[in-house]
Amino acid sequence: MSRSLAAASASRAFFATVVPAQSVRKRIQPLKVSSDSARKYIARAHTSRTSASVSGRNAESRSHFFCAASTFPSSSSAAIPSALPASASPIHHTVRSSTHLQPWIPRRHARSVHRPDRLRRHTGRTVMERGPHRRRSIARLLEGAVVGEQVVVTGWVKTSRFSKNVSFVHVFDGSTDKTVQVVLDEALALAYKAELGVGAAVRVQGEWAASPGGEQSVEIKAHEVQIVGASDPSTYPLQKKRTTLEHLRTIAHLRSRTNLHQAVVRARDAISWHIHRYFHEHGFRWIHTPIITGSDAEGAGELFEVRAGDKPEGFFGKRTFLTVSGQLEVECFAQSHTDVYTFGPTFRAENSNTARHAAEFWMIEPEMAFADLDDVIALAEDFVRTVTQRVMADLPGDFELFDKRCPECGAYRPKEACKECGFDGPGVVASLQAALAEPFARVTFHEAVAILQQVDRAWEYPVGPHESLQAEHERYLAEEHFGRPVFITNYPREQKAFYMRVDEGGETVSATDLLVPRIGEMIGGSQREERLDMLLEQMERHQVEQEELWWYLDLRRWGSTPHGGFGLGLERMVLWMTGVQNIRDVLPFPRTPGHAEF
RNA sequence: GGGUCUGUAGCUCAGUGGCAGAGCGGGUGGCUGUUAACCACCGUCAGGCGUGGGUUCGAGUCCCACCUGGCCCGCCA
Repeated sequence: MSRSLAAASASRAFFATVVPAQSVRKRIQPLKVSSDSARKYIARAHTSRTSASVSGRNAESRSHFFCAASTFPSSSSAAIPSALPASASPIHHTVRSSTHLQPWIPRRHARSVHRPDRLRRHTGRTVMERGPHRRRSIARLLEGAVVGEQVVVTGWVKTSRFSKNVSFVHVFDGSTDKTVQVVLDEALALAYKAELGVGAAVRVQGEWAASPGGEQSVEIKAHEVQIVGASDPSTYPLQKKRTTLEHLRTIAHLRSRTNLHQAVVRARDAISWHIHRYFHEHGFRWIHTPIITGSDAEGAGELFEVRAGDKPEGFFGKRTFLTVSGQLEVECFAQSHTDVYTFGPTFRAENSNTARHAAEFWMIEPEMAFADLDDVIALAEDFVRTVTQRVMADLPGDFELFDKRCPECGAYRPKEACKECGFDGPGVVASLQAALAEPFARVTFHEAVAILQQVDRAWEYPVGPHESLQAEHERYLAEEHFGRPVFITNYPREQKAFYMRVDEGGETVSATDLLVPRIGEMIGGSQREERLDMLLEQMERHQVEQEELWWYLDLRRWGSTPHGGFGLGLERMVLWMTGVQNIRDVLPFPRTPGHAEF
């Protein structure tokens, strides 16, 4: 045990947390109080039908204790004071308001943030029990805990096995794909067996120890167990065994506790974080474009209307909608800050019923001034490549899980061929590595059409210079012909949006779609039309109202530059990287036609 | 929006016009440094087969309508 921990036990301070049962969100921060006061808090919380817990360290036995009123039998309030150790005497009496509880971390110790024990030794401040330093996550324990050290782990029971002499409980906390194995002796197992079912929230204190088991190298020999939140396995909707993703969608509030969703949530977070990191490393500013927009003229799809009150002109004095894209707005900032991007929620009211569409999704839209289509394509490729590699490097355990799933049907397939669908191609990790092994392909729309016309295959939809590429064509190009991501460029003018720059000759526009295997279109981008006269002509052709977009036209009046960017659907990148088939499984609470539960 | 498949126990599913089933999960006991453990026992731990009509002596099964969910396509990111 470190010296700082020993010093803490000498102070004999106690920490009482009073949590009003009616409103868990308005949690009162831990108060550092004397043992007498702690008793009072516990007793008062108990009689007022709230819950409270007291934790601290017994000065003589040096053992942790932790008790909560909510876990006591409601009939025996007498049990509460006796749960505190007799040796607890008032030494320290500090009560702070919740606004002062943010630990002050000196700059020179910033690197120690992930080692709260060390931080406390340097600063002498009791930051360990507060906020993010109140305990170490399982990820941190696996990184830095020393065998023999006393540790605390909090989390939820994934599985438990009991026998006469020794019992095992696996606890997860979401910080890593790993669980930590808690070993219980006979007495602890006997005391808690009934309550340590799947799903229970627990707090375990014990010794970090080497594990003789084959599947893990370390474990916790429990000294104390606290059932923080009980869970009845006979009614708990999640089971120890597999359930289908379709069923889990009906319990989206609980599915983030399952293996796959735990991993997907971490992957989604890592992708988002690395997207921000990538752009900031390259000098892009994050622009918060509006969610509520007054323009319904962008032509990017059906809109959700925003209303408040019953005034005929509405809250804003005009009709307003949820944004379908921040692109037009972020273009303004490209013309002032050069390299910018948006990253936020986006809404489309289309009646799309596919595995790749949602009514609410997150979109990333970089925009560069003084840039042409080649710049956009170079950015898109470097961006996808960098983010993908970094995310895979960050989450090796999670990608091991993704790789075990069949890319075709999602069944787990430890061996080569999938038992469900017979697929025996590479897993998602190998296919991602293959996709990144070479530079992405690049062809013009007309070259792509020529490729498709030369294939001896009966297409369901016609192929031609004036037909649009359908999903079957896009999949063929990315999966079979090129076998890696491919940029299609210079689409026919009439197929693309009004703001895309018209090419020489006037037949095509400087647009590009990035098609990736299994997903299809992941990115859509273009060089924008910077010439006022041509933009006006385009709006005329596409029947876009000029009056609504007067400000967008203004950008072309003063200091217009060649510029461009792309839009990336975050969820499509998550699907691509994780191998999950359905967008409804990578959004925390997916919104699709007919579904806004939770 | 179009097409298609589907709906039986908490979950995953089987069920040939004739008595509603299995595995998993759950419970109980045992055993084991276990690994989605293992062994034994429990159906009074569970459903009347999505809902509503119809055919039939008899419908989970056949027909019709509606609802639900999945998948494919379109729209796109």
